[in-house]
Amino acid sequence: MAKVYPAGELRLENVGEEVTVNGWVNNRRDLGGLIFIILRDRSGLVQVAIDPRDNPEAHAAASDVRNEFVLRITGTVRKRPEGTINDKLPTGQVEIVPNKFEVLNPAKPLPFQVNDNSEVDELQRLRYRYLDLRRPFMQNNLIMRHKVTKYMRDYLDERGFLEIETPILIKSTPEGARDYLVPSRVHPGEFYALPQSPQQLKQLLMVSGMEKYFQIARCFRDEDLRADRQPEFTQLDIEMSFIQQEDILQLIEGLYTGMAQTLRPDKKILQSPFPRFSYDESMARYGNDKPDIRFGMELTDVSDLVKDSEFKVFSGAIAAGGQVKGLHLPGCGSYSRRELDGLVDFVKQFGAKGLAYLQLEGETGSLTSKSPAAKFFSPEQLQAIAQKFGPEVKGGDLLVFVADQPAVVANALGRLRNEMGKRLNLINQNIFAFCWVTDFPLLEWNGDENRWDAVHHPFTAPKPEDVPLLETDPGKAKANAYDMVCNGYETAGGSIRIHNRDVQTKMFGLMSYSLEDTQARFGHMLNAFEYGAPPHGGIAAGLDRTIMLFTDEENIRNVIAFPKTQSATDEMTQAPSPVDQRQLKELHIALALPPEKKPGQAN
RNA sequence: GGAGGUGUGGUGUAGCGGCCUAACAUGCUUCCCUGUCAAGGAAGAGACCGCGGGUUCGAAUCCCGUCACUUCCGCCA
Repeated sequence: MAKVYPAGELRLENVGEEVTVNGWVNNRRDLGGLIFIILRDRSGLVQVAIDPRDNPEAHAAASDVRNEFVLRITGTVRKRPEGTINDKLPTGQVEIVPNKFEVLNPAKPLPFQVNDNSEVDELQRLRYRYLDLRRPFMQNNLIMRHKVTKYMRDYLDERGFLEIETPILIKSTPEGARDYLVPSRVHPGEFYALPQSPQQLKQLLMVSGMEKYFQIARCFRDEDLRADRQPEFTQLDIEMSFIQQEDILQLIEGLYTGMAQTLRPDKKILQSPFPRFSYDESMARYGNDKPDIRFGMELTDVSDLVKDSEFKVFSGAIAAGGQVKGLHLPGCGSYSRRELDGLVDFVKQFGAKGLAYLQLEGETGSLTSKSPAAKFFSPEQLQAIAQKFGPEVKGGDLLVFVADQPAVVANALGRLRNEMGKRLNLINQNIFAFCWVTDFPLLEWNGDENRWDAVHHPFTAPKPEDVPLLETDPGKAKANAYDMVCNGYETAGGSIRIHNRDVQTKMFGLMSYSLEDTQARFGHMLNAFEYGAPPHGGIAAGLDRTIMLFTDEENIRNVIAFPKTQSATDEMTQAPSPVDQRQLKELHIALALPPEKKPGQAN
């Protein structure tokens, strides 16, 4: 019996061997006499040459074969004749001459072609996902996904971690995202929730003495989708006992450095060890807490230069407790009115009231501007402002400013910075720019509810030195929380947890949870923490986003085998779908549908 | 909940008030062809232009509504 080979692995050294290959017809070239079939399996492509003089039966069978038929070919590997070598294929020096040609299954013409990488309508791809996944780039993405999770498991196993599964049906403890709910048949009127993450369970495993836990965990959040967000997604979830923040950072940094070097050796890691920014520094320099440090163009604060300016937009904002910051856009001084308006509209959608700009002309040191805002500044003031952005500012450049409260300024300019980085081609696509953002605020004031909300989650520990601030100025307290960022994506986030009952009680108090409330929602956690909870902390890394980075994809659907559409439907199986009255009755559920929409009336 | 983009043979696009009885590529069907490799050549089938309404002498094309996909805002501890 001939050895079964992956089609894409046949080479010159196999010449003369009798082999069997299984796969799909990628394409077929019928020269009248000779027929060439390019057979595709997961490993790649190989050519089968069928000559009617060698094997009339095989030739007859091959004549009826069409694209995507499933074949099993047993034959001899032959070196291709001189001048017929195909450099584009790894197997291009050889071909298979079949002794046995079996059609395992025919195939109808496909709704779209899978043997090239041309764009296909997203709906078609999702409806026929099993065909979309035949395309080599999608197969490569899933192969990369496997390699990443394999690397993670090996890395953590070597360091003494245990992979432990946690339940998918858990208790709903609403806070943060909306839960997916599952009705209980046995307990009428009661519901399970699908986990938004295994957060509480992994902390309880620390109380159990597992010490080092990890899980490649599915998480569920019933929120609207984005290019990098699906309602169900996967996290590498990690928790450790008896450790400091530094231990977690080292662990994850080692993991991602190793993965990058092993799985994408062609990509350079921008800086190692990964640079670290405090939350405040990241907000000040990049305008967000997930800075893309593949390019500069940092936010520049000109508040002190313009606080007494005649330009009321600037001086007024500062007088109201705000600030004025700007970006230096090299070469954009020649933007048309239309393009400038485009920038203004861009920042407006992020809460800025407007965007002031200075189109610079002349020589460095004596720059001038004819822009409307320029008339409020003396030539000296204009120089000072320009210089604040650095010595490289020159005629032909554009300076843009947002004047507002710091949060608005940061958001508007942070978004604009990312947009302009892309537009001006400042981003090197061949690097991984990892960094850490640390020292997040612990709490943020919720004006609507008149209480404090946890920025990370309610079990996040304050920095020890900031515990007294919980009494005096909770908004100033920093958390032992940290995010790892890569190329502007938040790739992982975690914290050291509270294991002290008093601090936890204080936190719940600030968040205005009543005693009953706390007990009902987190009683199991508080009880557990009374039986000897070790100091612990952890992190969760977004697996899907990690794969996106490792495959250069900009869409999460391309790294998930069976993703959902933006309206959270599965086009392949048509989920969600109405269910039988019987099922509903068994679950003690009566529908109260909005009048206009009935289930099952898509299209 | 809101804003933008897209919707034309199986697939990807062009056409953006009359030349459209809708074009091109690819795929599909039939035929020719023994060294192709995105094989080539010949012939052919296939879309009432997402759906509904309106404007107009005339609509794939303009307007309104609606549905779907998509990107973004809100939302996502």
